[in-house]
Amino acid sequence: MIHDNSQSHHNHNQCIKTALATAETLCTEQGQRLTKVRRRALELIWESHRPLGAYQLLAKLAEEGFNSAPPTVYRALDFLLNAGLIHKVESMNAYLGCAHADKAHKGYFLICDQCHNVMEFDYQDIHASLIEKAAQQGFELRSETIELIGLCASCQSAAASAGASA
Amino acid sequence: MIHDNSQSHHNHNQCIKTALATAETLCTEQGQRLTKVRRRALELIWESHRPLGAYQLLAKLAEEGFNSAPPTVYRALDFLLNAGLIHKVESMNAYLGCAHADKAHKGYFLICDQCHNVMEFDYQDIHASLIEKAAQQGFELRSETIELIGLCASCQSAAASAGASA
DNA sequence: AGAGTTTTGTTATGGTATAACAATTAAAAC
DNA sequence: GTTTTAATTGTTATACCATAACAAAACTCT
Ligand SMILES: [Zn+2]
Ligand SMILES: [Zn+2]
Ligand SMILES: [Zn+2]
Ligand SMILES: [Zn+2]
Repeated sequence: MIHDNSQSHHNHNQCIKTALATAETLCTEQGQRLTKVRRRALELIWESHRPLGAYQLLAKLAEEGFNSAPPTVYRALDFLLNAGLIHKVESMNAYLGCAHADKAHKGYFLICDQCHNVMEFDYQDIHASLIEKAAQQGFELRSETIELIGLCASCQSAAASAGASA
Repeated sequence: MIHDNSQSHHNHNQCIKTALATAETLCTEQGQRLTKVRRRALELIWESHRPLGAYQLLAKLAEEGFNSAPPTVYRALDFLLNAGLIHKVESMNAYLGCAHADKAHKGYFLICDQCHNVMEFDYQDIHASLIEKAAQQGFELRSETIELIGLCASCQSAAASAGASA
């Protein structure tokens, strides 16, 4: 596992702080500009481990005085996606901060359909199997969308105790 | 591999014919009604191995005299999805016929980003790894979105010969 | 035929994303 | 440090994806 976002009792301020620091470093190294709106978008996405929709993000930015037209948010998202600082969760049309942006990778996600928290998981072995699978069909793999939907541990226990008391 | 949709030289009429026959059988068995618009939607989706967008499908249906409001097509799509006769490709917001609708499964896809053909591949071993991975996080898996993007064999050779001649 | 159920028609609206071009701001060149 | 150039942001408009809500029609079962 790459990043423990157990969602219940972790120091989430630390998540944000680390992510922002990494973003700074990466952008500086690569001569990319982490402008105000881009930085703030990243912070807002990192406010939780729930993926954030583009228009939700746009609303938050607008509240803070940023321009409120869609291109504002989609440009920021494009930048952050290209920089590897966030991922798009395709099955939710929403965006999630990446906790290990320093390593090039595609996000592999566990999505809880109860609490909507999403955690990213490590995948080297699955990645290898997928490349092989694809190669068997003569297919040259470039990118992956791996999204697993289900119940996270804490929602399972919540459901269990609710069931017991009912 | 479950279904060879090599896209270049296979008998695609056979694909459609088989898919429609399977659809008939399944619907009859389960007391589901494959109405005109549902059947025609399925045929139109099966016209190629490229996923079809809801509004593309709607336009085709409208040309043929079906009602042209969005609910028409989304209802047909819902029916076909629930019946397991088609899959949704999340990363494309588009719909694809399933060639083995008789077995309950989630679609695992290889998507060519050159020609946009999509083929479904078998996944039992990957599926098992994913369940295990999820379980390691205390996660109970319910559903999966697995979409691999890259270059199919024929687009690779096309690119290779183009490169050689240039 | 009548009652109940499923399917379809219709209108309206909400949510996601991009095109195109102008204005501004930051960086690079001189 | 002013000019030139490139990157970013502002603005308007539009395209594409999907669902809510309620009315009408068609089918099923008795
Ligand atoms: Zn956190
Ligand atoms: Zn990541
Ligand atoms: Zn075919
Ligand atoms: Zn399938």
